[in-house]
Amino acid sequence: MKKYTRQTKILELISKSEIETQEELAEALKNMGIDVTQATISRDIKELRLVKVMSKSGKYKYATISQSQEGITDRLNKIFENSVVSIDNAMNMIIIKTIPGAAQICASAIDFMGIEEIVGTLAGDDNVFVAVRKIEQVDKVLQEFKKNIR
Amino acid sequence: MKKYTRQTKILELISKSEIETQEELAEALKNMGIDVTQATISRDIKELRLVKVMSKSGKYKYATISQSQEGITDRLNKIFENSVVSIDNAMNMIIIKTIPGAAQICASAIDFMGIEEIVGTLAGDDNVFVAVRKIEQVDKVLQEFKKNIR
DNA sequence: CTTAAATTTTAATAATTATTAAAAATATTA
DNA sequence: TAATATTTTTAATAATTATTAAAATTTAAG
Repeated sequence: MKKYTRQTKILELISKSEIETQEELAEALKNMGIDVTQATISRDIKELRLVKVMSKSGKYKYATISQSQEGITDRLNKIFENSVVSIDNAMNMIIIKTIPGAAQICASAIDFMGIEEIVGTLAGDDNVFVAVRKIEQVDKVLQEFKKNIR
Repeated sequence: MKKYTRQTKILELISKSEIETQEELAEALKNMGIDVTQATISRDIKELRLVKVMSKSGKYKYATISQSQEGITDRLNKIFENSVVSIDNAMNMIIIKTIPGAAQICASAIDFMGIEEIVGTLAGDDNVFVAVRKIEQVDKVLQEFKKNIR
């Protein structure tokens, strides 16, 4: 059982149900065939930078910091969706045309998507340049963008 | 010593220095002449919805959820700054004209400012309507906006 | 003001979480 | 592959945090 797999499951679990303690998380993982101690989970939580915070229902629960902050990803995706005019690519670059003045916004939205294959973004007034690590990865990135446009 | 005062001090303390434990917070408060037990602080943290999370320096620290999320506020303020064309007001409404298509973005940015006096925002294509609770509060809100434009 | 109700705090402790040291598992190098 | 180094995990426990029940304080009502 890979650590990475377990941590992915943890993220999945806390997004689906309200987990109050690390023991509870251990139980839930056990039901998925992943058997670890609370100590390991404590370290996972540290690494994943998860937090325990009062939920609306008045109970403690574990969450990612973005979940605890809630809505930001959706909001930024909407920003992206609302400002893109066209998307083109050449070599390892993707060029996004936006409505006037929205390039900065789009670049921020893209950064926030956390797409690994992207080296960096540069925004002018109505153009965003996206540098992709390798040419082969351009399609993958384009797909990620499409996900966020509708 | 009012509970409210203490909780304000707590927020102040955690924003200034890296507080790792509730005991540490109790100490710091003591040095400010506020003498409470860890139990009370535990409840304060619950009420304030503070979180303990790994900081960049590799230590645990207490933070507000927006501090732990960091950077988003700045980013959204920039979005706001980049898209506002003019600001007007009438009665308890504030009307913001934006560059084409940026109204939604602005409204999001405004929501994120967390200005108490605002009842709600409504965004079209290049106009944002902001409803303020009372007419007297309009100036206060305008000031808050100005803070975010430069 | 006095009494009663509600809220807040403390002291004590239960519950939870983080860490230590040793063991196990993985990865690296020759 | 064997030997060594690195990483990860567990078991045990130290450290931290949340809660309980009682006491103190504050607020509200007569």
